[in-house]
Amino acid sequence: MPHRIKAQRGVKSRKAMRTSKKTVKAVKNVKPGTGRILHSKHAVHAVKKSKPAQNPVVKSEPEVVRRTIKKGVLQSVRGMRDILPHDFRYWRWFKDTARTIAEQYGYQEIDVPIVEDVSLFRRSIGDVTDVVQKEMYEFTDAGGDRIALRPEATAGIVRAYIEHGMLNLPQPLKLFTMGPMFRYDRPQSGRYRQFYQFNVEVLGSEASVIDAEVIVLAYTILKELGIETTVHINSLGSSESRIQYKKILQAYLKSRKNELCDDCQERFLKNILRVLDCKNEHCQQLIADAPELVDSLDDESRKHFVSVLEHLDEVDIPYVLNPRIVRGLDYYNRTAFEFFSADQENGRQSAFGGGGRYDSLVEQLGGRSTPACGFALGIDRVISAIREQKIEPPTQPAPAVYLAQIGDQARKRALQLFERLRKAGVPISGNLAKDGLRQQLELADKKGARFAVIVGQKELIDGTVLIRDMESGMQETVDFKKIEKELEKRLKI
RNA sequence: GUGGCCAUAGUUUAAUGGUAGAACAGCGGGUUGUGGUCUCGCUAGCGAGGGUUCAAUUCCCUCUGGCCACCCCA
Repeated sequence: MPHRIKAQRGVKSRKAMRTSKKTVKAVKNVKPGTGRILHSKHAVHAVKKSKPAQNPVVKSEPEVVRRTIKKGVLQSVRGMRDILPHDFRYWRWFKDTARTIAEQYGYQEIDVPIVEDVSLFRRSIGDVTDVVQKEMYEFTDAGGDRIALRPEATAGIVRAYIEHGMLNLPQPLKLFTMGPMFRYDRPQSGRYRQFYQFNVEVLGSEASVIDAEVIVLAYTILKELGIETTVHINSLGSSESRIQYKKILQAYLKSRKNELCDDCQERFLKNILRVLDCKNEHCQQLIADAPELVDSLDDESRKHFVSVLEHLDEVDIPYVLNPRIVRGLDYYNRTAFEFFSADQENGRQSAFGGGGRYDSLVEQLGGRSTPACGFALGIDRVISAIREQKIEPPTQPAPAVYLAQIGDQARKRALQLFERLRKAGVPISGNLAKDGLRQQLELADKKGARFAVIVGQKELIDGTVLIRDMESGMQETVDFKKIEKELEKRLKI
């Protein structure tokens, strides 16, 4: 209801708006010291005459800061970084591409809070995982609640699914989201404390084709960005068969426990499956003959897994059966997969992301039993691969017209003209803060403008502007009223 | 959390136990209102703290941050 809003903003009625243009245009201004509302011309006058106000003395409290200060300037918190305008083209490209393709596949965008109750993550990710035990940003808020910055997105989405009764929507529900995640880990290349993920979740279907579909989706997005990936895939089986396998593995390794590396001794107790992807050579030797997870799969899971692979074969997605893919979060079952760069599969932080099934998570968090499947892509890692491979994002065309002005009077007119041209759809840029024409033309050139519109004292008096062709240097005087038409004519060529 | 390497202008860098040059970028000029080349000028730096020394950007220690590997994961 835009009309109503307008009417409430100090304008008596729509009729008044039409009859009294000046009133509508007038910016509300308060004359210093009076509290009276003045309209434009009067206000300018009042401001000109008024005495400079005395600045209240602001005493700043000395801040207790341990962080390095360089000439009084703080640096960003460790593991956090700025994404500068110069780099934004990569981010925009990723986000646009991911969003477009996800929507084409019928996925809907959702945003969930960055903070959630700590217990949500404890119950979903798993109480004994490193992510929860060591890497979560936790704090108590002013109301005494234990809050955590989300270390991943799935838990929040599942919470929202349950909370809003989304099981009443047509199933499966196909969702995606992107945003920052937080983990307190030691920063390293490809690893930040605030990092960005693109997440996809499908809730309410057990079908193997869904597993394949999300893999295809991730693969397609990466491919569209120019990145070739290989999918490493495995099946963890049902929760029961997984527990069963853990016991088998435990029994197998028990006698050799002392030979394992220190980390694996730890893993043996905490998460024995992790021993499978230890990089230590000796551990690998020990594991080489160990019973495999695939052999412990229950019949249903095996059937499901085979079916997923068949679907992938059907669409020619390159995959590698990798029994070492076990995933770090507790909620996964059956299909688990990770995406690796096709050329350098052994790089340390080389996984772009991964995912799998989490058929019991919804129920575990208090919802009705709902099978689900999803994945996360690390946007930071995808972008660093794009840069490493020297892939250039599509460039946005530079504004074709640059607006230059000479003198104070012209500047006032230029501000108005800028808005007029913007509204008319003319791709325009300018820098009203600059004075010299020389500098402005220099900028126009740097920005790659095809035309410069020049307004000066002379043009102001004549009611004209100059249109300069930046390539040929030809200039033409055109009527102030016909600028849009003249520019449109020239830009269409 | 463990181990290793590193830290000079906004960026990339040079040299030095006696407080620092350069390139690019930025800003401003090269006659009053005309760019792309050229030319001149200006701005700007030893991450922080402590120690050794007559003197430290340079040597030592601590902190902070970055990078790399482990761990973990995205």
